[in-house]
Amino acid sequence: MGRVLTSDVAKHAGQEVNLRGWLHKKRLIGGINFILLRDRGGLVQVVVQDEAELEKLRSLQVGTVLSISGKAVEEPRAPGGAEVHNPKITVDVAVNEEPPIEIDKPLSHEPEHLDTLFDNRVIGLRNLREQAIFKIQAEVEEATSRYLKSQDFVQFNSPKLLPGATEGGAEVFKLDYFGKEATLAQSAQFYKQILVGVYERVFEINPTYRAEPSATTRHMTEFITIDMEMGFVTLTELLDLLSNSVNAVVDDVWQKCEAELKAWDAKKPVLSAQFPALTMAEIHKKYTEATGEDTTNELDLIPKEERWICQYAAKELGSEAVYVTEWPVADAKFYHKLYDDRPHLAERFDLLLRGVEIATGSMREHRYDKLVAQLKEKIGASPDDPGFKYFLQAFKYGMPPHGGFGMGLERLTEKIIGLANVKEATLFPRDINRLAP
RNA sequence: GGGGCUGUGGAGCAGCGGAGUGCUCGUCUCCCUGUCACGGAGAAGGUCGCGGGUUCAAAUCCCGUCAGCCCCGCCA
Repeated sequence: MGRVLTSDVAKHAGQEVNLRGWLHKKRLIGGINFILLRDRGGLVQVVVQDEAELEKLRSLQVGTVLSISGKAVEEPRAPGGAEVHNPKITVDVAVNEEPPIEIDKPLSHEPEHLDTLFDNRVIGLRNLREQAIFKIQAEVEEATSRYLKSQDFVQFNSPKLLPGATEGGAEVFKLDYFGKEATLAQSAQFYKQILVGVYERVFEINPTYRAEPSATTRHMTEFITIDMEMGFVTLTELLDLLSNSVNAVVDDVWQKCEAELKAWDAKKPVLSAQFPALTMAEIHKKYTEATGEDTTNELDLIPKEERWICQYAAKELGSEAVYVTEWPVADAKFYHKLYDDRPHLAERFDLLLRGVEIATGSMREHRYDKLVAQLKEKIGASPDDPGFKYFLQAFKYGMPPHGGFGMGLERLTEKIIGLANVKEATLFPRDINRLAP
């Protein structure tokens, strides 16, 4: 007789079933005792009345691996409406050590408890509510892939070990590479653009590394980026595609992860079909008028402004997601395309969701001569530098107008669920202070 | 990197100059036949982050140091 999952016990009511899993909780009442068994399907209650069977579990801790055979029974008094009676218990792997944290009840996500949460991540992830986060994240990733593929995008994987110089801006990790210096990729930027010259529409979902000494609720040194790039498009078309992607992902997740979202009391984001777009200047003006705090000289949005404009968009524009467009050239990267008629502004945008920047994108300068000029002017780099040489080759031999974005998978998951810190939506977070587990 | 706050048994907290570091959860033993954060009785478990100083007396006040959290800068 094969193995039955805890989630299928109800379907086998009246039959003998074999279960395998972990001891999740013991509730010893006396003559009747309840133990919860956990497997990949979830939890099921096993009723133990035979003292000899119960004795096998004496002093064994949560986490003990068990095989249990017994009779599946429909029982309205049981959690989930079914349970297992008259179990024969086999202890496969005995656990005698008391676990460092209790996993049968919700783990605290209070900021001051996150260190404990991550120190004990290996065990804490066995908590059903913690697992739910990463089931949702897996579905976000899956839904993103599915949507982009439906729009003719080709998935790729770019190298994360790169030669010294890169796009500039953020700090990079340096490492020894057989006596030479290498860096960890701070984005797939150059590779995805290069691949527009091959496939027109491409994306990857892979790790990204930033050596920023940031200590915030939004930053990590390693995170997963959904990087996409598409050719023969305008900024408007790019924004539409991103709106469509996020809508598709949210709809999909709400359809497939109902139980997991409920565990976090997640509220489905209110999103318009195409997200509203406000220019940087408009937002500064509105914020300054509304709060009296003058931000009109800022290049970027300050975090308070990001939160404020999201509330404004939710209330006035019917969308919890909002684009910020028309960025000052002073804050632009060398590969960003400037507006031809207004060269003080870049065709760049951020996507804000529920107060946090979840994606950044732009149209790219696709004309070789202009791109080389911007490279020299913006970061003083040589087109012959090994970090830029191959990137520029693509342009030398023909690149169409194109643009793309990078979206943080963990930030997207965080905001979909309604968590407060990006690390809560990261399996094993890496930040300035944490490199393990 | 700058500013603020916090470190007390395995987890979460209280005590904030004076008697024996107290509580909740967990762990162990015993009782309990429908629990579901079960309940009841008992027990074990702490150099109060670390170092120095002030004081008759320091978990408590001061200085340093280490660790963590939040905000800012930067970004996904």
